[in-house]
Amino acid sequence: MRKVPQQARSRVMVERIVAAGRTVLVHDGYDAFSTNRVATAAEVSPGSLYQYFPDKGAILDEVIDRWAAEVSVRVTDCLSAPLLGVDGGDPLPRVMSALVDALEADAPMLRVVMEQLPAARDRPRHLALEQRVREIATAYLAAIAPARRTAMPRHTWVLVIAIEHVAVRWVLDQPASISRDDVVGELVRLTRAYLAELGISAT
Amino acid sequence: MRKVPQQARSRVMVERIVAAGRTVLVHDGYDAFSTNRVATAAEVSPGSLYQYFPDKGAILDEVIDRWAAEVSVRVTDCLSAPLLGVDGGDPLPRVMSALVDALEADAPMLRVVMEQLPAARDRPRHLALEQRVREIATAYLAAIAPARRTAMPRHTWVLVIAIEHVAVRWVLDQPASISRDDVVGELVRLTRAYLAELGISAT
Amino acid sequence: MRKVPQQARSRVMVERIVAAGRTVLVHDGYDAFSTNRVATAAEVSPGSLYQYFPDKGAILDEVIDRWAAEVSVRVTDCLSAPLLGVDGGDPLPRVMSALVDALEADAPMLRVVMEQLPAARDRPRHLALEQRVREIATAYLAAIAPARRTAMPRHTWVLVIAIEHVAVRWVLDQPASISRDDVVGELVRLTRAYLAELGISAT
Amino acid sequence: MRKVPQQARSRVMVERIVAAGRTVLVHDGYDAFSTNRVATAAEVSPGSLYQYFPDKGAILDEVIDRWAAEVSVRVTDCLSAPLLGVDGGDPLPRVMSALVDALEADAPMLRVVMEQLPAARDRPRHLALEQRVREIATAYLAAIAPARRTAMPRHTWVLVIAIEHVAVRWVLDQPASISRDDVVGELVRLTRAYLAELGISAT
DNA sequence: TATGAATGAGAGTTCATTCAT
DNA sequence: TATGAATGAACTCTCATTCAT
Repeated sequence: MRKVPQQARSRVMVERIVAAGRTVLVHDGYDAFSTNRVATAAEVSPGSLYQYFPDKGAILDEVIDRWAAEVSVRVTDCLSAPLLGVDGGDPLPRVMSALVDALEADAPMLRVVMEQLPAARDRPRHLALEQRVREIATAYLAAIAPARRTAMPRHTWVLVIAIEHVAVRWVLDQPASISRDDVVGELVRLTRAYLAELGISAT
Repeated sequence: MRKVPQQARSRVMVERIVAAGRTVLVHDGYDAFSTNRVATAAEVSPGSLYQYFPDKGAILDEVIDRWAAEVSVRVTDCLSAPLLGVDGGDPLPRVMSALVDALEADAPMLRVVMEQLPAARDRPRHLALEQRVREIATAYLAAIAPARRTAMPRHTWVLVIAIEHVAVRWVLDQPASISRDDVVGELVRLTRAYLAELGISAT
Repeated sequence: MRKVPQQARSRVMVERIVAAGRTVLVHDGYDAFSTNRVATAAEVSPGSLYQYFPDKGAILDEVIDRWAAEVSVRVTDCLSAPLLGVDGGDPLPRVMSALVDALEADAPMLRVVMEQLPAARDRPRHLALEQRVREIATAYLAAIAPARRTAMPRHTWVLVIAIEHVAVRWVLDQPASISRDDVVGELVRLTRAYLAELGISAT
Repeated sequence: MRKVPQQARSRVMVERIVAAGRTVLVHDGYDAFSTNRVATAAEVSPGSLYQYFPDKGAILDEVIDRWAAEVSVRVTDCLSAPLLGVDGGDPLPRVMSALVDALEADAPMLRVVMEQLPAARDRPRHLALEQRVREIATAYLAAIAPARRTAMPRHTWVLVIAIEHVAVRWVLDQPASISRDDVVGELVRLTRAYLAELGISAT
């Protein structure tokens, strides 16, 4: 009984710290992500940070973990539903559009993570997300083209990386000559073309 | 650079500093790239750094500039020669193999730049290189498929990013299930498939 | 000051820093007034200085401000009381004696401020003190010689500067041929003579 | 015969350095008076400075020495001539006007010396000049008031300091309410009044 | 002699972390 | 538990001076 309020208070503190960390990260940038700044933003004393996190990196990790989890949910959702044939028609455009949506949903955070953080910080999460995406893709492809199972790991690895980076870079760079529809179309085209070369008809 | 080296020993100094900077960057990482560490590694006094560089960032820039120039030369070389039909046969596999070579030539440096540096630091150089590659690709495609000129910017943008990231990631991650030949094959396949979808026969 | 000290030990810290600053300034001189030296003298870490002061200059300012405030109080006190006729007799000798007292009270500090600090550092404080003295003098003179009010600003400006510098220089140089009584006598004489020329009888 | 050109060259170098030092001091201020800056301004290498001066302070000393010598000449000239009765009429106004002239002749340098240099740097020169002025004043007063010889040192000390500082401060502060004629008038008044109190009629 | 590259001690300052309260 | 004052190592950078050329 005594533990419940303590845990509740703890959760509140952790939430405040993480929320403040995200704010600092997005608004002030990675270089400004100092313990003092986060503590101030969280209206908490610097010492309190260390009640809940072993060091500065752990706060940053938590902030990014949560964002990555959000992105992960959005991305895998957007993949799973259409691929499972929930709706009729060609699922690929819907998948790609949803992917772009997923990345655009918190573009400022995406920008900080991709442009300011050393990529190594984000590596495990990044690889884990790619792995999950690959698994989904593999399952889908196995379903529509059971025969071509053998070389799948290699193909999904290539395809996932290609699609991912094109989508991310479009969100971040917003190239003037490429509209949202354009990039979705290109992602579809790239995927369909690659799969076709593999002897898989993606529709 | 602050001073244009006039004496022979000045050039020696600059070389020592830049070489030491590269060493520190590769062996100790971006976070350890401090002026004192670079000076120590160069067996030079901290003050000497500032004879030739206005600040720490300028040393780092020089180190990366040189590496980027090397990569740029290797990449554009590997693109230009084969595409110009210097040798017979299908140029695409040779191009992709050369691209992987270019990136592997100094993999440790590639790793530091891609994994430890905030991408923003490297952005101008990165975009410039992509731009050069796109120009070469555009020229080539315009030659073999004059009819499809209109949407080329969009297509080269997509293709260059996709190829680039797949190649870089393969060099850095060395996925167990994908051999060097595999990845070259996949790069060729991806390119050929995409171009085919555009109605361009790349052979 | 960066923080308003909230805890008792904060005030203790600030006092230690300021006291150490004063000690360093007086014993080691202005050139030796470095943050490290002050921190060492205060038996405090360098970082602690920056809890309470934005930079080195602010510590120095605080040290001098306090001394200037002390001097200011002593000087204006010594002027106000006698001039208001609290005691009988001629106030001028008492004023001048008190002025010399005020300056001698912390002669080593006076020496550092006058001889080692760039005067520009101290200018605002200096001018402010002179202004206060002039106001008191003006009030007094207006009382004893209401008719001569017009040119007073000019006359008090001259007189205050003359008296001030003669007194300061006597304290600092301690000329062998001029005793304390001598200089007090001369200050009185100079004042009385000047006022007499203006048609004001100062007794 | 070999020494002459060397000495000539040396003189040229010294002149360049000192001139550059003065320029730097006046235009960039005391804080910017660094050996590198002076060397650059003199179009001479930093190392060459040390052929002619033992250290930075010696250059500064030379710069100030020369200015002090100029001031000294102007001041003692302006005192000697009129006091010796070269012209008729009251010499005091002419003396004081000439004194203000002497100080205004290079006001920017006066400002740097008085406001930016630690007074201790200038002390010996300052005291020497005052001494010379006192000697002239003493001689003059001895001439016109032979009887009052005894206490003269004390009186000239007071008077010289008072006059000097009022004049200097007027030149530097240019108080709005006091014109040049005003300050000359006040200097005359102060002197005449003080001497009168001593029983000396200064006309 | 004159150069200017090289030096290196030391400057002011920051900030992740600790710990007494 | 929560605080926030205190820490101190490490940072970037300067500049009077030296010395090889």
